Amino acid sequence: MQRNGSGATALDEPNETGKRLSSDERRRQILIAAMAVFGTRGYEGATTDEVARAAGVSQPYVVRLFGTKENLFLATIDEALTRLLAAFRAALAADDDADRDPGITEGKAAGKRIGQAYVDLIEVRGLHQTLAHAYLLGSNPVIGAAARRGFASVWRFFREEMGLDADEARAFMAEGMLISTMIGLRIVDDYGSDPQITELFRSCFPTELPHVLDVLPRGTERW
Amino acid sequence: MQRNGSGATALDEPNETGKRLSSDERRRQILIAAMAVFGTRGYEGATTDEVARAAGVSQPYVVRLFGTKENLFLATIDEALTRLLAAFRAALAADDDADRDPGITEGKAAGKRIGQAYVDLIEVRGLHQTLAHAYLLGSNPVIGAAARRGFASVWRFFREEMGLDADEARAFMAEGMLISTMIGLRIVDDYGSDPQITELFRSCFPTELPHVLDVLPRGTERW
DNA sequence: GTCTATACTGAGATAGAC
DNA sequence: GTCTATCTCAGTATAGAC
Repeated sequence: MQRNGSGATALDEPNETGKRLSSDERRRQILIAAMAVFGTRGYEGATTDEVARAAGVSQPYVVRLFGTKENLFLATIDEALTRLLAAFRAALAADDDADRDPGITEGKAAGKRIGQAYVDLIEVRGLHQTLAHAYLLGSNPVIGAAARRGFASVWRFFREEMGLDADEARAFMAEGMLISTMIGLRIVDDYGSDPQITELFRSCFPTELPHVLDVLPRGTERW
Repeated sequence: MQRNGSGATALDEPNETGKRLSSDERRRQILIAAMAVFGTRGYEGATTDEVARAAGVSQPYVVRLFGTKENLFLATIDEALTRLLAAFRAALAADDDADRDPGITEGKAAGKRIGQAYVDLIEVRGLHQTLAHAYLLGSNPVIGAAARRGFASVWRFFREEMGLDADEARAFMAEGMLISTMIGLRIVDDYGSDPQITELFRSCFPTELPHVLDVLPRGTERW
């Protein structure tokens, strides 16, 4: 996963120069901002104004570009899923068996790479939490339907592209849901304060712990 | 888990008779209603008015009893966690080894009972989803702190009361998060429509599938 | 213990200029 | 492509009666 990918520019450098961009470029920036805001506050809790300010544009312009807040959220889910599956596919394809532990099958190694890719997506602020929020809105007629389609597409990746059986796929999804929960919970805030929490935390992020500790949003940070 | 427990009266029989109750009784009714509403819409999406109507009282009275919406949500999380841990403890204690498969250890059997208790809590409408929503609000200073405490208390149950090691506990929590996600997603709505989804669904609810299919909220139902 | 009436605010959406 | 000004409504909270 690219650690300094171009994805995060919108939040790092808000548009304070009043530069005119192509509307596609703007859309992309706004979607980055939207992932962060929706991820933190949820669909209803987030405001289009917060998204707009995070992206460095005016609130009415966000509405203008996406029509409604609901539409913006749908586009945001889509963006998150597209990135998620792209990261998974890249990790699946990256069969760098040169430096592979000889005792490990390629299947196992791919599993590790994909798990790592999932965790690395923490760096796209709000991606995991936005999806988690969407998954909880199943009773919303339009968002719920989109969320179910998205969830199913991840399942299909594990079953068809990665070739896992149903039980393995379920275990993967379960670990993923737990990781998303721990990110949304910001349990990192209590890391070190209580041996139990520390243990819980470490048990969920077995790989690359220092890196994870470094990039996880925490505390009163907005995202 | 009791299938017709006293817990669900508030929603089944709203207070249309104008009866005066003890404020404790009312609080309990309102909390039941609140789990359902918060579970469906989330903290921000839910309105105190919706909760009030579900409980059969007026909106200002809900605010009167709980002070603020935030307070109501905190009380609702607490109610949900109390019920969750009570159900777990009951399942752990119910060592009915009379009809136990002789090839299964008591540890395994307890695990099955507790897993089943978790799934059975679907019948307390919104319980799982309310907790899941709370877990996603980690960046909220007051709700986030409460959510982390609650999550940690479940972890402690698995580790200390149930005696699992960290890896087993993590696996349990992960399965739980997946189940909560599937409930919130209302993936049951697509059950039968697509073999992939059906498989995903069955793989997550291996036990008592017909019962689960029966009690899961679905579609445009409010909760 | 519980209601009705209402004040107040926040936020999505629209109009229209540049 | 983007902004400012503004309309409008929904929703929390308060006041005060019964």
